Amino acid sequence: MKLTELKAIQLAALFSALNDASRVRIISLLIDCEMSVSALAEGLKMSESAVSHQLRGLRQMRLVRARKEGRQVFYTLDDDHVVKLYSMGLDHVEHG
Amino acid sequence: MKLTELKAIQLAALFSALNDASRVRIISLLIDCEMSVSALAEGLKMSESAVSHQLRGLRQMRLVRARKEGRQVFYTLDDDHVVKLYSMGLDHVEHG
DNA sequence: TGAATAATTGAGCAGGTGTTCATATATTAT
DNA sequence: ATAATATATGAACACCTGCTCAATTATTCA
Repeated sequence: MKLTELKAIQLAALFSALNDASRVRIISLLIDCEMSVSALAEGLKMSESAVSHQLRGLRQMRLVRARKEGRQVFYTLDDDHVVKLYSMGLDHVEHG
Repeated sequence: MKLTELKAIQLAALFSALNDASRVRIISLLIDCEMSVSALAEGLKMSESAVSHQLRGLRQMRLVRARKEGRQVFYTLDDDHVVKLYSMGLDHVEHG
């Protein structure tokens, strides 16, 4: 299966969305429900700044969508395709 | 879906296997057929050293298997699960 | 044996990534 | 207005990655 360099880069970028444990955990929490930055930070035991930085990246990749309500910002998954990748990957890790 | 830190790390590691354009292209070639290091290097227009370094990583992740024949080493995919991830990702990149 | 070929390996380096820390912005409450 | 809260942002830093280059190993051929 020959692959153009462009598609290889796009494919690599897609998988890069899930190649960090912090991002994987963020995605895993957002699968269940919408969450604010501070709720994510608490659930993941990460600083709000670190979470915010990661969310920024996920936002730029269009994997996550932000909804502002008062001074909180709630995040949800924007791309269900990534959830499928996540599930397939988890399945592989769990029953190998 | 709560995720332990260990599983998050394992999941991230799995996706890290495909988060680089060179590796994606290596996988894409190996989907079709077994290939030697030099054939891969030529097909990808990469140095044999660079290809070999990447293959080492893929080997350590058990995604690729080596078979020695004379002074050549032929590589094949060892893990069909990764092919599924690859295909699903490619599908996403190609049609929406 | 020595030369040539195929692949591997280690060092070194440039570029990228994820965190912390400090600061800035936006919104709400007093 | 000021203070407090929620998030975002930029700089700095440590760590990781993927490449090149040089050297090494293993195999074949003359």
